Amino acid sequence: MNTAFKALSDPTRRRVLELLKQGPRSAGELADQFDVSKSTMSAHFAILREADLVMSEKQGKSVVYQLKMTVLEDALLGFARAFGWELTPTQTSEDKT
Amino acid sequence: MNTAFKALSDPTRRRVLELLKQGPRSAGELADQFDVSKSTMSAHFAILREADLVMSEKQGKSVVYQLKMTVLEDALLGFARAFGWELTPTQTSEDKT
DNA sequence: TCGTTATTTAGCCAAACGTCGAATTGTTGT
DNA sequence: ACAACAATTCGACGTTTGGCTAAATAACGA
Repeated sequence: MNTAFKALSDPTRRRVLELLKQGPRSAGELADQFDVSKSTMSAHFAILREADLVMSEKQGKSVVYQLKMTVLEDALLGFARAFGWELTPTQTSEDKT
Repeated sequence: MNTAFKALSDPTRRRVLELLKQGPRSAGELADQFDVSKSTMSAHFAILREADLVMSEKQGKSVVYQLKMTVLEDALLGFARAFGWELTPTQTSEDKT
């Protein structure tokens, strides 16, 4: 859970997760949305992977990333509950994993 | 909001906030709960202050810290909403500020 | 005014972070 | 086999972080 919070402490990585919320994206597609080098982005991906917040799958020449919603939820929830909050879903088209 | 996430990325600081959830505490009282020097703790407090997650008030020789619940809530909520979650209070003795 | 207590500031260090360009690995099409 | 493309790995760099000790500041009580 600490790795998750560390991962969330960077705005770039938070935005990556938000993009991934819409659905799976390749490393390149994601990187195109940011103003840093691909290798920098690759490092960010590694941190997100290490925190188990995303899954990666090689598809042809690309690597496709996918958000692990439940892991993100658990991390947030674990903290929120310590402060007397619950995390309830607002009606939205639900995503997988 | 980024300062808030940065502040939350350290486990010591998260635990400080949890302690503060129970009510106001002096710098010394808080520091006693941790295995690091008082000056190190003072640095953590400064980061929490900078992120506006806590208020500090000099009371005699002590400095009393208090959690700014609404600020914490807003930071968390802002992020959670991007993922289709709402932050709802579970029944608990409510705290101030 | 002194000495004690409480906290912060200053100065330092090692480790971690975010970034880059260059080199490397893996996959596809010719 | 080779060239083109996608992504990661590999140093290198400057900055930030978390930790320390020692010194400075602030408030009290005797």
